[in-house]
Amino acid sequence: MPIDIKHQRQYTIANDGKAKYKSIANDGNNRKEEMTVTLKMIADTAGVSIRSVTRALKGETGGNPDTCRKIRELAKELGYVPNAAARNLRMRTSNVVGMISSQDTAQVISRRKMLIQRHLEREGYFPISALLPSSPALLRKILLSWTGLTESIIFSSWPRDWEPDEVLDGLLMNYIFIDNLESRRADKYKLINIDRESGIATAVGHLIDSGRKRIAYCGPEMSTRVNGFFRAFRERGIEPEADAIIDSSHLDLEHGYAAAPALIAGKFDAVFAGTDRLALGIYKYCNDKGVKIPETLAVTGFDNDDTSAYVSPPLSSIAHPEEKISRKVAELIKNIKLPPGESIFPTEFIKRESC
Amino acid sequence: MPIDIKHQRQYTIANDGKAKYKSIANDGNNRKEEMTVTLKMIADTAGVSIRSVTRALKGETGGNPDTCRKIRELAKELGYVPNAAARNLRMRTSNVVGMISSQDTAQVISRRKMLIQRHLEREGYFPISALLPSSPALLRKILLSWTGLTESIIFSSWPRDWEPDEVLDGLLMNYIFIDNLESRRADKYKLINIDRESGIATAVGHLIDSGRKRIAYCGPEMSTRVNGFFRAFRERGIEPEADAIIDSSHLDLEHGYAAAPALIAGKFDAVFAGTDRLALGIYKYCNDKGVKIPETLAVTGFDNDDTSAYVSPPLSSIAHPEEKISRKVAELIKNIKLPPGESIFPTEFIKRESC
DNA sequence: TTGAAAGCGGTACCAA
DNA sequence: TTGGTACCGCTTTCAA
Repeated sequence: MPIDIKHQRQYTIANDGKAKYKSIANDGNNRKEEMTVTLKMIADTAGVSIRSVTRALKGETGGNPDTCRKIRELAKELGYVPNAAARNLRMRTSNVVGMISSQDTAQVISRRKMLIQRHLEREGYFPISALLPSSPALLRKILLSWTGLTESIIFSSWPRDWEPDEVLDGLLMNYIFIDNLESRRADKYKLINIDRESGIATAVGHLIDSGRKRIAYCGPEMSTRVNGFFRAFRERGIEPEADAIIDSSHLDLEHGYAAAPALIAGKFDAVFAGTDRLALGIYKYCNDKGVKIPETLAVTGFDNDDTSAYVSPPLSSIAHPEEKISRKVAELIKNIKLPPGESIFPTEFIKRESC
Repeated sequence: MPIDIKHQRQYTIANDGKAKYKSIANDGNNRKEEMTVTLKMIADTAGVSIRSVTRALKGETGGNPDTCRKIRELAKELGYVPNAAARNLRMRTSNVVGMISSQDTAQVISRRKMLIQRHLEREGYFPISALLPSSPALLRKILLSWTGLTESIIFSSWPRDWEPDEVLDGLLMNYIFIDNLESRRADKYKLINIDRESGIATAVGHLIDSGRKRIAYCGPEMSTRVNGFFRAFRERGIEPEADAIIDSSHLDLEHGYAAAPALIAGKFDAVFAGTDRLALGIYKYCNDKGVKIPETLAVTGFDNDDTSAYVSPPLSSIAHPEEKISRKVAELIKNIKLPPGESIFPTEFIKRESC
């Protein structure tokens, strides 16, 4: 039976003496006093049960269309806003996904973060993020403050010397670690890792195959990147030059610039740079000294920064599997029951004119 | 009366037939089966009431010390983790603070974000952040997903053409807008704004007072920055040169480089650049052309990027009131009852060798 | 088609 | 010093 809501009394509670809810005061200026509008409040105002209100608001079938319409109007008029916390508590799930990341330094990190967030949004999740705090204890506190609010947490950065077992002990959430945890953790955690070696081996292989004779590696010596460099030679049954490794533990423009003289002095005719920023530092030096790229020196980078395609000559680089990572993240979050394990995605050589 | 917890039966529920909680299976490997440990569960296992459990866990006074200790041990053993969502729901407050920001482009933005987060953490809040979505409707959805989880929201970026009233209508949270909303909104919202004019007037005034005759402004023509530029002259009863405004709506290095020729051709002897990045673009051009800074051209920037103190010569700049902003944010969040209004903080000229 | 009611996990009041 | 219990706001089952 339809209900004429107009004839119902406006809701005014003062339970247990404390008027926690104020009545609606839709004054001349159409301003409403502060209040929390709940389902029960709508139900009481409309003179129906909560069941009818949820049915109307969720557009469930069954239920008198006229009543439903009126309830919807009333809800709108009262300014009903569902309380997500209450819903989460009752449902024991949440579509808020937490992400812990360190401050964005390299562009590729913040791009990955963006992409994951967009992917999750498209799937109906609400990504939130917090900065990685300075200590494991603080991280634990943060995660505690999220219990019941998030059910999945993505770590897009995890300090090498923190023990996940300790930090996460007893905190039952769905954890995903990106590019940070060793394979041996795969029996307990969900890992998404990046295979840097393959892309680098392809890139360096291309340098070899295109006839370059003296090929340098410029970047951190302690890095999986070096493995890719050596693999390219090994696969072809040859060896790199003895002085091929030009160590640069820092990966920024100025360090590339600083490393460049060694390349020129060593008469190298090609270089793999550990990041595009290193490569662009080398570019600048070559530019200053009139060294021609790629004629005299072929250059290839790593990370595939946005700008790399726009420099002159366009810089060859190696792209991270960002799309795949983001998709995998979304999958692991949607199918929360998937067991621990490791997914490794290859990097990809992007050839441009610099080599 | 103390209780010997050891003699209590382990908790095993199967209410309404569905075994929602599994019993503790502390097997030989000390691995526990997945479960949600609640206060009630601890209370039942210990054979006490919930009241006693909370007293023990919160360290309230009163209560048998021995019982309390045992309850605490039991809670630890069971791996009790409080559910923040339930707490928030009951308490009708939360110490999670939301922050909406666009992707960090300028360094100053991400620095401000960091600083605010650190300040809030120190005050016992848990800042989370989400990216500003592409549409007002999506933003509303995000905020809806946060109802009951956060009670304060900081907008560290707000698109000029979005109407806050529409997006936030009916969503009762404590909103704080940083550097983005016009003063006229101050009757309804809490605004923290940055007075760019004062710092710029000081900087340009310094250029004038140090004897520079032809002073240029390089940056967006439609900007409060221009006002500061003109103010410096007005305060001294003089006028800038007719061709002083060199419009550059973009604020990055390459645009500074592109704008520099006009400075040199116009024989300017000083320039205020709208950002440090613009200034560094000008630096590069001057470097390339052998123009001496500050002898031939005095340069001063805006934003006080980290690197500006390290370039040569060190770049004078204008610092944002980041500390004050962060403190004000924390204050507005702690004292949620403070009325709407606007706080304006001045920028500060930092003199270095470039002028 | 609708209403009543039992939770989700904590908090805090009141009575014993 | 302790136990019982009524909430917070929403979902969902069951019965009417």
